[in-house]
Amino acid sequence: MTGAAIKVMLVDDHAVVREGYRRLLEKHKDMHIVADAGDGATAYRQYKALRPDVIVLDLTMPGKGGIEVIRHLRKWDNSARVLVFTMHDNTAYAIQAFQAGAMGYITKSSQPDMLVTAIREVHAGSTSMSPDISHKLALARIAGAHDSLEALTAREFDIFRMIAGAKSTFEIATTLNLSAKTVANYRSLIKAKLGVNSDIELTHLAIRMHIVEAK
Amino acid sequence: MTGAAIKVMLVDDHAVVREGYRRLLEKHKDMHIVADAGDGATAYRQYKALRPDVIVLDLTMPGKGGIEVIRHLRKWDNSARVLVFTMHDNTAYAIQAFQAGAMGYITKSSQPDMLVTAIREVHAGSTSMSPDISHKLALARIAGAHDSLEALTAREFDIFRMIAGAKSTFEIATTLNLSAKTVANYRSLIKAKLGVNSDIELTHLAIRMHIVEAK
DNA sequence: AAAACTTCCGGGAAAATTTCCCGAATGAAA
DNA sequence: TTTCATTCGGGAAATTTTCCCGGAAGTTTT
Repeated sequence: MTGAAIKVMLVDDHAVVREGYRRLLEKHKDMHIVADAGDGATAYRQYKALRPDVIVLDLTMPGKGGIEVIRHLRKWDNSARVLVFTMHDNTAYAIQAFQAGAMGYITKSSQPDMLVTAIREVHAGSTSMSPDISHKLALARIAGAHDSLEALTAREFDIFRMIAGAKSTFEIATTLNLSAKTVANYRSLIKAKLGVNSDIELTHLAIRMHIVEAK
Repeated sequence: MTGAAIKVMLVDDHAVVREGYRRLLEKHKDMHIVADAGDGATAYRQYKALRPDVIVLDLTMPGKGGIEVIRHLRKWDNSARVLVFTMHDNTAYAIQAFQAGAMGYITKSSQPDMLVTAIREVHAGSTSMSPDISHKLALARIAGAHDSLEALTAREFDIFRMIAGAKSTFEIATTLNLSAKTVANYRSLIKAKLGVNSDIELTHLAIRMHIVEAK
């Protein structure tokens, strides 16, 4: 084993959760938490300044979606190694995350050791995935589901989530720094790609796929 | 301060998260984690055997809901002190939790210290609540949100169900032998009465209330 | 290096829908 | 009988949706 510890950055919008992981990971002397962040903007700054080896990232974030954060980070530095660590155990998120450039996808339901292992794997350059996710992905591929979802770009997927989360066109435009017109155009495009013909059908679809929850 | 530490039990379906909280709480010498559980059945057994002073409980659990777990525990022992600690920051969950017998409701977005404080408060016998939740609850009370469903007439309720079931205005008009204009008017009226401002919010509401199911 | 794609962003403008106004018909309640 | 809630729909303005377009920027292909 080499001398240098793996530099890890934690990104999760819950401070309590970050604190928990920090304490969990600190037990292992081959990794060192050099930064944490509760939102995408802070994550960008920290990454730029500290260049961690691995970014452990939760997908549910205030403001922009986690997928967008991955894409943004990877556009910046395509050698950035992002490990998604989230509660969402559905394939839709996993597909989007990998397409955005993630190197790993571990659910929070996993054993604690699995996170540690995954961090080492991602740092070493290999991809890592929870068994439950890889299993579901295999099944989904056989069943041919999610084809329509794969047709969505990262941007479209994020906006899709916000729409299904009952955000208004104007709210989405504001949080993404876009024109309301652009968001309105995306709305129509997304509905067309998903093959639904109303906001309500779109909402049902999103809830059924566990992309949002009814609330 | 008395000599005996507060005996805490953690119930959360994510092992990683439990581990994190354990490490976070172990810093405070006035509390001691005597048990943890990942599901309701285990929680019952542990509670019976160890009689912790405070149960820290996440609401999202495999099997069936955390609310049911609270009810079950309190039926067993109505002096059980349950502190809900969850990511859900909406009032519906909070109301349900308190009605089921919870003594506290803290969101995971809170500062880590708030969890520690809340455990002490609940142990002392007082109730505890996140500021964001109490604020929202106050607003909901002012708005009288819960009476809104009862304010719908039978006709309105029927149309409400069809809307949430993704029927188009024209379809509803046809099946009810009404003018499309009338249905359109009802649409606006129903949304106003329910206090939502989009079809999507309406759909979420209907699904949450089990008036329709996501399909 | 040039050409061909893809993605992202938004303007224009017609089409469709939403919203708020109104009043009439019906039936039940006071 | 008078009042009130409910059902039904027209008028018309405001808003949103939809489909069209093209430019910018980055990628891939040739």
